[in-house]
Amino acid sequence: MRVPRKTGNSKLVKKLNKGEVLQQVIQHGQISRADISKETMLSRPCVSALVEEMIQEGLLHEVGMGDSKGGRKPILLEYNYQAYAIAGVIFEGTTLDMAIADLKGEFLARYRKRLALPSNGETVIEDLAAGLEQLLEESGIERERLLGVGVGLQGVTQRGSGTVSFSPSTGWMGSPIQQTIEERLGLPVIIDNDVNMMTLGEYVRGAGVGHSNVVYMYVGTGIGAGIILDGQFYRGSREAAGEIGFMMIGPVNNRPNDASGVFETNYSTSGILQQAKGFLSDLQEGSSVIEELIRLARQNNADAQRLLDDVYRHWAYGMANIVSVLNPELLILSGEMVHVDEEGVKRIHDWLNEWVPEVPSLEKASLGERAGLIGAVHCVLEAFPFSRLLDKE
Amino acid sequence: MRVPRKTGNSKLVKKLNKGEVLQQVIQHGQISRADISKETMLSRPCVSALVEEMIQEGLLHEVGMGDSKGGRKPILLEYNYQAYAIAGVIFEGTTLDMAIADLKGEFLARYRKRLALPSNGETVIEDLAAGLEQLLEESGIERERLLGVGVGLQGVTQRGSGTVSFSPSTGWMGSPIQQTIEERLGLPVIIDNDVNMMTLGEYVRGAGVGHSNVVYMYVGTGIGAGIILDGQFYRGSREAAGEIGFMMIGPVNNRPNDASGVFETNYSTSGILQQAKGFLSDLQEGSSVIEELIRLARQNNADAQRLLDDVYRHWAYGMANIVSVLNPELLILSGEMVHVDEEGVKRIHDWLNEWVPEVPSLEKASLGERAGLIGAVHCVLEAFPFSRLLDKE
DNA sequence: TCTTTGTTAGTAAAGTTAACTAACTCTATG
DNA sequence: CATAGAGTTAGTTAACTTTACTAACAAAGA
Repeated sequence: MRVPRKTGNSKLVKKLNKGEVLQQVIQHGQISRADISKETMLSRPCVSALVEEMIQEGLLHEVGMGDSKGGRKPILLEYNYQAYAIAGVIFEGTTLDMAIADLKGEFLARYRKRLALPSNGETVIEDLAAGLEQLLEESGIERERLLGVGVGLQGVTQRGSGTVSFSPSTGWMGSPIQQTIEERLGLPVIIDNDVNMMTLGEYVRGAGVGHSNVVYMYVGTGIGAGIILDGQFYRGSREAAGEIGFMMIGPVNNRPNDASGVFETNYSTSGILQQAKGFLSDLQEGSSVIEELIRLARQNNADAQRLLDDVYRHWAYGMANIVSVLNPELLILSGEMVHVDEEGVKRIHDWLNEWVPEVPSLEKASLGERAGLIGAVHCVLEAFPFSRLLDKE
Repeated sequence: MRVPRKTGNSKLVKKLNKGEVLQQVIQHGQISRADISKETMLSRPCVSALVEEMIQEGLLHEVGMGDSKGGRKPILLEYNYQAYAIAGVIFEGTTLDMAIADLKGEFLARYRKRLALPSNGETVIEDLAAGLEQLLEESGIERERLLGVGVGLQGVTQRGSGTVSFSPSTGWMGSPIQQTIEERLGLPVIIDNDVNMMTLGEYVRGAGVGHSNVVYMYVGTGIGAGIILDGQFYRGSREAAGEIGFMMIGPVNNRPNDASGVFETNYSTSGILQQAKGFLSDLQEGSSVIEELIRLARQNNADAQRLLDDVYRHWAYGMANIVSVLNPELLILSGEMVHVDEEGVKRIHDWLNEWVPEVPSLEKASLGERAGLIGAVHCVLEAFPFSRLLDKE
């Protein structure tokens, strides 16, 4: 059996069953002991005992009576989402974005700060710690009830070892940052790439809800993807899965250096801008290339129309490749792609229908800038499966 | 907990522990009770009891004494691989290839038959049943000790429902073939696509041993792949994962119909033959296009050299795409690709190094035509995890 | 009166620890 | 050189603990 066991004693069973009971309560929102017994195949006395313990531990609440089904009314139980809390952190370019959330993932307080640049690793961590204090105060949560902190950042993270190999904006290049933050905060920390965090956020709360094979495709100044297969995040053998910017799409010999992939070089926003140089005047800060191209195309600018079509077509190539390999049921479009208009999405979808069998649904990311934070919170929830709560006592 | 439970009683634990003990024995080949206790964290008396039961059930054997480590000599235990048996079946074009194996996956007898064409579903099943009888007789295994039959066939299989949606050679188009065979044989049956079976075979016994993120890439008259991620077979949301023949590689508009993918149309053996028409006389039955091209290229035939380079390059495109998405640690080359010479493999590898980070090892399939059968046997072994054996009694 | 919910009490299953027997190695000593 | 006995390791027996089960019952309602 794959279940991790510490002592090999039979308490294991109890914990498993307790976890199962807890899961039932969470799943159903409100449920009675009798119904838990039916769902779990555990006897009613056993369920009663487990529930009793969890009420003592503060994990469950009795919330009132349900409707009778021809006999005594059931006592409804509810999960105490306030029993513990979690913090999420996202470094997005030069801003630090944080939130504290309950076990449901609901935000209880939020905090943002513009980082002073150039930042070095130390000041950034102090900013983070200060933000956390602020959040704790604002939400009225005691520090002991914090389970952990999820941190998302741009760059290449090695989740296993908790190190960052490339992350200019935070000044954390190459350091074992997870451990450093853990020591500063005195809390468990999970770090991950920001695209992964957004993927997770959309998966649990956004466009991906209800699916289990999802690819989150991001086009910005780079191109990347987050991949969830059979309900599990897939990271690859060396955390490099989803580096779809390296697919062989478009001219092969344009690349400025080995760190930029072919697809990325040609069809990320920077690649598109390069191609649009002839007819597109400089964009102002914060505006979108695609929106601009769409605007021009609607004014019958032939260059813009041609380029837009080319971009859509090659993005569709990328999707076709992904679909061929992974056969996901859903492709979430994010970054620059959320600006594609309805007609554009339809065009892409039609191409896919022509090229590949089993075309997935295409949906735009639905959580906007909150996706990353939500993901950061949920990655902690995932890392502390409910069974872990049962250890705390 | 995800573990399926039938009765919710505490016998579950025992079965889990029994399974763990069994797994230790299998893993170590020979091991003593004391060492099992250390590995599993179960107490020695508990291990003794479980082992005793399994010896009674015929699953384990005492095989002698081990070396003393300063005290009493340990009694070594061994798994009884002969306790049960498994059959594997592959329909390969017009031949039926079968084997019966022990729980180690070692073949005990083998059977081949050329099928009469045109075959219809019924005669094929009778051929299969006859083959099984023969195998049982030849190996001296009693029917009751057969755990199940793994069947691999060309075509699109829906493993969940046990149906085949496309399989001209067997005449089983669209039928719930798994159930039909189960009823005819009176044994559990697992069906799967032949490429999947070969993938599994190479994974457990061939080039893939010791890796857990493996892509098995097959180029023949079609192009396909089998995918193993984090040690699990990945099939996609509708069993269409690994349909890499649909990647967007090469000219898009050559396709004869929607059932052929772009990559496949251009760079499967048929696609290559198409391109070689000008200078390659017809091949005789059973010879390889690539071998032929390599032969001609070595004779300084410029056309052959150009085409071969083009083929290698575009195969490498395919690999680069796969690697970008999945970051496997190993890519197994099979089908026509096993004929690529050392220099060709090196050229492909160099390209990959240029194009993508984290290039996986490239290895040719090592089991030849036995891969599929080995996979068919192992897929039954996987489907009947050892814990299941403990139910049999 | 019949159902459904929840609890109490006694029992059974499967693990644990502690203590014991068995069998072997190593070393010191006559 | 052989050999007693001290120390180790393997496996078993016995008593105890944990945890879930069944059966019976009380509470509350249709």
